[in-house]
Amino acid sequence: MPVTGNASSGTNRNAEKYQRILDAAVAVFADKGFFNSRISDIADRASVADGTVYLYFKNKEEILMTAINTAFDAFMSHARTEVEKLPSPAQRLRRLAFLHLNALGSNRNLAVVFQMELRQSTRFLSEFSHHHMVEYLRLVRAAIHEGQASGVFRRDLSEKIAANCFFGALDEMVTSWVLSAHEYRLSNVAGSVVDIFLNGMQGGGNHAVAPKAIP
Amino acid sequence: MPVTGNASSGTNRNAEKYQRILDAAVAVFADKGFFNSRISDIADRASVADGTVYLYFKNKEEILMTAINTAFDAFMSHARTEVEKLPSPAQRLRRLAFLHLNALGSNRNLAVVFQMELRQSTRFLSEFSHHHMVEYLRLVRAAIHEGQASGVFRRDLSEKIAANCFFGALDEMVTSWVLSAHEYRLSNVAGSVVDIFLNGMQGGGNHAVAPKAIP
DNA sequence: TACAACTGAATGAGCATTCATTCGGCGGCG
DNA sequence: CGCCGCCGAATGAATGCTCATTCAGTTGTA
Repeated sequence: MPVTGNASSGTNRNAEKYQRILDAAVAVFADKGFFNSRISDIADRASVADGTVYLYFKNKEEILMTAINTAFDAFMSHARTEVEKLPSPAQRLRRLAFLHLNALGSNRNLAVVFQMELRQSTRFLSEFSHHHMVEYLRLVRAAIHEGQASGVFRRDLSEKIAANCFFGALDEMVTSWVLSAHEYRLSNVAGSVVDIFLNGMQGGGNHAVAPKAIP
Repeated sequence: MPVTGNASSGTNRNAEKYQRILDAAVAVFADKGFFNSRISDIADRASVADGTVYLYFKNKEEILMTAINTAFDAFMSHARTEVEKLPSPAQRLRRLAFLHLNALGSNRNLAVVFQMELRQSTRFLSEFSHHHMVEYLRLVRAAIHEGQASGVFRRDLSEKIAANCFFGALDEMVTSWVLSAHEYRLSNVAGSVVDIFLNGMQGGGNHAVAPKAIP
């Protein structure tokens, strides 16, 4: 019900134009930040008149919300499908990490909006957090829980804390990538992140190159 | 010297008032977000006239910057001193994690500003990132590097990625704490985070609460 | 002609910043 | 010692600008 996107009014206008405005908005927000973006910037970029924007969206904030929600929903339903296919908790986490980094790594503008704009106010973030982040974390936590239940993951660590670490590590990889001038494929680091999460920097001995502690 | 804080002009006015304005600003920013905060909100909260704010700070942005830089500088110099005292990389990371969570966990308003407002625009963040985050990460990376050199940490993982994971995990703990209604001592989770970072969820056989690196 | 989609100039609210004015304390002078 | 006049901090109303949003009018199509 909230934020489906299309403005209240009657007839369902041009879907292509709708998308064009949304994409333009994401690009502009990514470039200048939500509060420094003018509606006219978005309209210009979408090659549309200022007023037209209001035929498709109730207001500026709704544009941001729609962009975020749409992208997130797409990600979540994809992630859920993919994760279900996999049998082991470790594999599931590995896939989630890849999907997470791949989704954002494929669209820098969107990544900027997620990493920066989404967090510009406690209100936005806690709202988002409430509706969406929680869903994502549920997926992570489920995998962790399962792993703990079946004994492949340690049980002496809080599932919640572990899930936050997992998410936080990935999230930071995205931020770092967004801020980095250097071009690299974000999803390539997924493996390392999961590796650290599962095996730790001290390596626990079950690793090829991992050196044993000093005798 | 960027952002020392005190407005350009001559005499160094009332230090107590300066601090009062800064604290008020942090509180207001935390509450409403930078862009939604009016100077008059800050002035009101500091029990000062609107114009007075401009006797101490050049503009709104400078207030934010000063607050952030001051807090960060204090943290960094403290962290450096503390870390130097410790001999092992693992201990150093442990201490850093504690200091990080303790610093923000002791001042919710400041934490909100760091977790939210600081990231509201690529510009702010990349500026900050350049001057400060890098310094902090250098400390983390130094410890990791050292650990890898001495063989207690795996060498098959990128120092940079590992440092980002470490930071990201802590950062997410802070965000989660900020958004959480529940009251808990943030610094209490430092141990678990470091534990996961060092030993991983699969544990590598070392399940003690405080794992010793060297037998 | 009728109707929907679109346009973009006009409106007006919100707010950072300025600055003419007030006020309190201090040093010099009678 | 007490009074005067100055200085600069503090004030807060006024200014001016920046947009988000609206809406009267235009365009195009059935």
